[in-house]
Amino acid sequence: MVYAAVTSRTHGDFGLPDVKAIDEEYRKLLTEVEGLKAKQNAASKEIPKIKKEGGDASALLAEMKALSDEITAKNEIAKEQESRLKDALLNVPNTPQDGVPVGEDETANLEIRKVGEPREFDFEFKAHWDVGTDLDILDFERAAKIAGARFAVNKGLGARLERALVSFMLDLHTGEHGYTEILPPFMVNREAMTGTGQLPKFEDDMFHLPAKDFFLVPTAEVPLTNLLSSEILDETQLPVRYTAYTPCFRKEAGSAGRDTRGLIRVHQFNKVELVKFTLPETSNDELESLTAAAEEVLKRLELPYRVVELSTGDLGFSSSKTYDIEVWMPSYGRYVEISSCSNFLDFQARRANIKFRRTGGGKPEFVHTLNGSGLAVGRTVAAILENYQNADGSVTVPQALRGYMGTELISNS
RNA sequence: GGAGCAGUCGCCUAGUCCGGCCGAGGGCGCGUGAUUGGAAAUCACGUAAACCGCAAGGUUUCGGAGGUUCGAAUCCUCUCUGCUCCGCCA
Repeated sequence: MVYAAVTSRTHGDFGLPDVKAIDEEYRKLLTEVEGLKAKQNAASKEIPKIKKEGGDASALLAEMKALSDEITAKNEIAKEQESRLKDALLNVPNTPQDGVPVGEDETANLEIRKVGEPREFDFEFKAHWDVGTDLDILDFERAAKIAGARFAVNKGLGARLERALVSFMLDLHTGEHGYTEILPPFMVNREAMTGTGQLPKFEDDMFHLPAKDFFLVPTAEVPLTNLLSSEILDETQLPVRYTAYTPCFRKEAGSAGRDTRGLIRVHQFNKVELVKFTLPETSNDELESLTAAAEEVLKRLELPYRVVELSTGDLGFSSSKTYDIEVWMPSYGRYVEISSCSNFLDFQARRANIKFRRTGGGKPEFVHTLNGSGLAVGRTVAAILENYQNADGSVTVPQALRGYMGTELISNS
């Protein structure tokens, strides 16, 4: 059943039967090699004894030389098998939880709730790229000059709006939702990328820096989650909540022709991320509160949005359950993703080796990890420019941001 | 970027020159017990993780990866990280 659910996803055939065969073969080899090593270890204890008693160990030494060669040969085969197993395993996606809507793609997603009403305009509204360009707070042409397509330059109150949103979001999550603010590196190594599931499958989606074999972070999820890799936490520490602002860098390789204008799909955008490490038994509740924390940003900005649960076909590679928060975007005439909140169960914890020990003691167990955007800042700017635009081309600053912006209105005058 | 030094069991550290008695000693911390009216102090014992196995047990790990050897914490090579000095630099 589970297998059927997994294979119904768009990730297609990842060869689970193969994995099983490789695994069995590997275990067989491992047992064999370990038996030989046990023999070798025993003999290694005999040799010094014989020598000490003045005996002749040469016969045993010769025997051990042969054994050593055999071990080397068999071990090599076992290692090859192990790396084949690991490669195969790294390409197996997470399993959707029971209750996740089953379907081929986003058309099977389930609307969970809708908050606020899309605004009715009594004038001809503009798309955010026009609002921003006309106010001289966004500049896509000059961005293209210095970088290329799919980049934006923010200017004046446009730059300040981006900064205001970052501060507003971080203040909300640290002050009211109990998250600890982190400012991580914006480049990470291969290991970190593998820990959260971006590698090995999605290397082509990311910017790579060959000089040091680093990757520009596609999301703060990567540095934040891997912050605790290979650690064993105390149960009392859980849940750990981290939030961070980072720019995010994405190649958008497969999206040629889509969302070509504006701030919706760019190579570099700012995002405030929420990450949680939780007990296995509470992770789904924690997903609800994490999603609520992200929604709170939109509520305070008074932007209309809805929450949808992704179907099995739309679910990301590493996730077991995901809520997307979508904000109303007048120029698109529909809701557009502004946050994605996922429960990864122990999928990332296994890859990144993040464990906890229960207070009573016992063996370390894997934590559950979750994350969500809280929120994508560029898209929030787009939503504000569109939803808060006035007939004269100015933009009213949302109440919640006025302290950060130092003004109530963005206008040309 | 150049030169030098260093990375050991939660933390600090012994061991590395002279390979086997070291999966590894000591201290701190922590746990259990003794002592105590209770505590402190003291004493005793215990105190890493992963994998294979029903179990008994076995295997692996002394930053990481290779190599030499019957055998590597210890010798060799590469690499990563930290510190000091020099160069450069916000």
